[in-house]
Amino acid sequence: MTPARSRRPGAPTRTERGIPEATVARLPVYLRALTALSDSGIATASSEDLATAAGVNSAKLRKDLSYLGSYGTRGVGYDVEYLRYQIAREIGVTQDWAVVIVGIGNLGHALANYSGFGTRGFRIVALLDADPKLVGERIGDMVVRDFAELEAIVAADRVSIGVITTPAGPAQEVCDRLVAAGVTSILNFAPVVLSVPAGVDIRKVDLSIELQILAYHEQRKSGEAALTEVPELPATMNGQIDLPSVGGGVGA
Amino acid sequence: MTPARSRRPGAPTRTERGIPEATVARLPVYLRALTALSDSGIATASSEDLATAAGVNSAKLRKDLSYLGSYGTRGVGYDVEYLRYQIAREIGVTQDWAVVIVGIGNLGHALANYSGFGTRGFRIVALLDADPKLVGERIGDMVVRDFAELEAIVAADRVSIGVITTPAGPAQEVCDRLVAAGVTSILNFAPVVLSVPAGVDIRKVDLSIELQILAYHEQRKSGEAALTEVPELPATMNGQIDLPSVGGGVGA
DNA sequence: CCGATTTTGTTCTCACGTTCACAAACTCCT
DNA sequence: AGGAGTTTGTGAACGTGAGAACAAAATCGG
Repeated sequence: MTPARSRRPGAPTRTERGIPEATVARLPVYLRALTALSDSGIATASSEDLATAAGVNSAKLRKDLSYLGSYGTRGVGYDVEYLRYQIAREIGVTQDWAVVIVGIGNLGHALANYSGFGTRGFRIVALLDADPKLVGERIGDMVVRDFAELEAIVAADRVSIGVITTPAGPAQEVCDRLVAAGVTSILNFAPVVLSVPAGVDIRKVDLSIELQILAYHEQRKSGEAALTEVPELPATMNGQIDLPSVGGGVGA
Repeated sequence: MTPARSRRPGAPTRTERGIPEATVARLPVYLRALTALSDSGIATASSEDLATAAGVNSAKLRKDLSYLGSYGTRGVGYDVEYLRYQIAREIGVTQDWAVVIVGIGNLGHALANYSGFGTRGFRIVALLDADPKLVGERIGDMVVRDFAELEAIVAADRVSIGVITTPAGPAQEVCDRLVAAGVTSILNFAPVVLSVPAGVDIRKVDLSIELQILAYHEQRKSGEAALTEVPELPATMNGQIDLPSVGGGVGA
């Protein structure tokens, strides 16, 4: 995900005590599963139990956990509370991370109201928007503040994570301001590819991309019989393409 | 050595005309990049141009496109409109997919208002909620309807995609109802692992997991100097693990 | 028509991720 | 105590994905 980080040809892919990226992405899932088990009063769970709760295969889960260390007891399983704490510590949610949300439209609103903000570990310290009509509005127990205050807020509250919920247009500029202010992790909901300097992590959440991926598979399901398509248009058509009015060619 | 120049019929790793999943996930990004170029009045683009716009490496982009066919002209590049249409057709967004959104809380509201709903290709046909207080509410040009109407709506509008924006609790039940009604693709925003029968596709969007992944990397950045942590607790403590007061209640 | 130039499409190689399968380690029962 | 039964942790095999490099195909200038 982070394109930068110039990697030497011979350098180890897995950094010093580094956990594979695929595993990192699953740790939060395990954490949630453990919390659920804990809430159900279950004190011990086998890798099979945990894997089922997390929706993965048990061998994968064991291998993932083995990167953290050797918690767990052979012949018995994992102590739920103990493992939960270890994973939480490894992820870093035993401490609180300050978060700002920029762009208080529909989605920003929704995230601001998202009580609990996932699990603990994150604290929204400011809601920012450049629109004067929004500034001052109360959302839950917070007030929307002017985007111009960004730098002061980031410095004062040691903000390291920024969430971008603006439209596509201003997203890159917002991103640049966040980075300049000292934010080093960004969660981007705007439908654009943001570019950031090395050392800044970006993750992207994109509704329309998810839907399109579903559409692709959906199309293959329904279109399994009718594979007559692929009209094999002349690949070289002098540049002039006359695009059959999107939706014409394929009969449903 | 020319061992496998021709494809053996015995080892078709990739299904007939199947596109690798990683490539499928990038096609929507390319589609968006092409649309942006098109809107800028650019008629032709090289793989390098496109790759930059999409935020990937050009070799990867060319390989991805090669799975679709041989659009593009050597020495010239790709015709933007033509390629855009081909990708749109491959993804399946040249036709419209009917979508229902279940759970009209903060997030459901936001998605319902998300004008344009990504790119074209998707049509929200209903907003559903089980809460009588919400049923009847107008959102944009739509009205929230009772979840009980699900089956009728799915049948009437040939709905194949369902979006779940309920809390975690009712999500699995909503999911089961969707599947039973005939929905075969689900986009899940609820923080649970849903289980579905084979043939149904699920994609998950999870804010708190994304934040936790960022937190992990953030922790590694700041903790690079202070690596004094990791107390290296005795991994083997006679099976009796006495967990440093994280949550206590083991009995119950 | 021919050679220089550009850019695609594809092959090759390496790294990463997943799954299997099994030895090691622990509990329980006799 | 010892053997049977469980379950973890991990080595090895396999499959997928990424990137470098290059041959093939097109344009352009003379």
